[in-house]
Amino acid sequence: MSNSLPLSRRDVIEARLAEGRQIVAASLAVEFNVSEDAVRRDLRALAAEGKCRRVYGGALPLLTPSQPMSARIGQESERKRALARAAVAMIEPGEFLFLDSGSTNLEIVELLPKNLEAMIATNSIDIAAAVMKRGDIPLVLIGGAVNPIVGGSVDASAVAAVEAMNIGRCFLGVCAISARGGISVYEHADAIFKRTLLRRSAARIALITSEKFHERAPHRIGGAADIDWLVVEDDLPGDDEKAAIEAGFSLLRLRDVTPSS
Amino acid sequence: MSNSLPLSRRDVIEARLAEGRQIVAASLAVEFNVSEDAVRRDLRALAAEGKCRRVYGGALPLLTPSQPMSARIGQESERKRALARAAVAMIEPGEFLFLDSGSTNLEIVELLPKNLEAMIATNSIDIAAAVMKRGDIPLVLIGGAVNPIVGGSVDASAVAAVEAMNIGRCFLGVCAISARGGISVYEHADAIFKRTLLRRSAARIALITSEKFHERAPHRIGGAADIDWLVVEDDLPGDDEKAAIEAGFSLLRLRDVTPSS
DNA sequence: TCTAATCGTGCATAAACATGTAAATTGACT
DNA sequence: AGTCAATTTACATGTTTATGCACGATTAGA
Repeated sequence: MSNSLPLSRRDVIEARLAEGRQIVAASLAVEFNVSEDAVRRDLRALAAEGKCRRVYGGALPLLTPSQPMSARIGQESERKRALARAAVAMIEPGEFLFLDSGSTNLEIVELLPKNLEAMIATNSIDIAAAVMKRGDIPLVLIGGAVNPIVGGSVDASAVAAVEAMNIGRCFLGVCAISARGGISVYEHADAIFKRTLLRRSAARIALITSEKFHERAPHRIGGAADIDWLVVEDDLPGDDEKAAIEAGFSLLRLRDVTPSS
Repeated sequence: MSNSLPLSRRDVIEARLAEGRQIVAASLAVEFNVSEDAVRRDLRALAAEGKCRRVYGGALPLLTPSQPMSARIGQESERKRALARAAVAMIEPGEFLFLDSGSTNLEIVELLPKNLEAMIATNSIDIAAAVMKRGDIPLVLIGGAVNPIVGGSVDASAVAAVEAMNIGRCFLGVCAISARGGISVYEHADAIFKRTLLRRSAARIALITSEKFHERAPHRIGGAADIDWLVVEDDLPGDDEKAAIEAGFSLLRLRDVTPSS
């Protein structure tokens, strides 16, 4: 948190800009433990180099983010990032994490703190690429025949690999959820994989955007007994929330996790 | 803990840089029990050699080893793409291909014809991402603990997965080659993996940019008997070419493969 | 319009910087 | 041993850089 090389700070800002993220001057000031003036000077310098565009309160990237995934472009990414922030707050140092495939889980990777003493396993190629791009977190990749819809391997060899793991905390990727049908996905093999994943994990969490509550998917993974926390957005309708709680799910609203914003 | 050979200090700094660590001048001064001036002199020298980038307060590695791929992409890519074009010309429909990790092999993916009736296996996360992005080629991913330098898995589980394959044609990633030392790489585990890969492959090809002929790497993979074709650039010096042929390698010059250009 | 946050600029301070010089160390040769 | 050249070091010099604070100007939002 506190000290690093003064100028590496500017590189960090530049890297975030390159990812397409927007910069808030005041936030960076507390994050790097310097005055806002210093941050503003960095932003001015970066803007002079054509690396960003200055706006009131911070700066914006000027061109398209490097975007490895088409999913990131969506306006949903801000909402998914908010869910991911809540997920990161639940992680404890030294844990063995599993990040299941899914665009929301992809956001988690970039929000993980810098010197996290953890190990990450995943079956998603995009998530693996993101973890490797960070470079500071040990990574275990689940191999096998790649399912193009899932974006990773969910075949028998992948299941076998997960069977051999003792996962501390897993973040499940979910396609659809309902009080009656429980958690479900589109692919048969994916469902088998996720059931195994849940069985081998001590803590099981799913980040769920509100629209997932009205999706339908054919293959059921499990119900309230198979998952420890559902992290949901603040705008989840009261009906859905009530139904989920009555079905036995443990809901965690965003505002409960991140009181300050 | 004070003194050692004076110049070993510079090697230590260089090693840390190579690991991607950042250097703080003041910290090193107390650690080595010398004045900051001495450390600064080292950093200046290393920066002059292109080993690091100087910043206020210390120095930063210029290319983080965690993303050698994304950094190498684009640079020299024209030469690598020419090699990759030759590689694509050697592929026959219906083959089971293995693309070993390496930036040159990454270029192959984008040059593959559209309706190629083939299956690709790889242990490289970047190559897997590229194949998945295409979306038209079945992909098998080799899992395991990810080696950040290699950019993929080369551990025991990866070796075991390759042992179970009958590969039709494999494109080997090579770090260094010489007539006497044969083919060699920087990582021990990588060498073991590549030896297994060669053993399980019917046709074995390596694409080699000319500068690889003057690199040195500690771990030997094999010699002329272990590889079927070395695809080399046209600008390969006559001495290197002659030495390689005398050592028994089968060389394929670019101009022999792609007469029209 | 008014208010509060943000911005730009100037200035003082402290840290880090490059440069030069002399002392200390090393290694080789007589 | 003794000497010499080359290297490396620490210290002193002046310069550059980054930072925080104070001030007034500008902006966004009510």
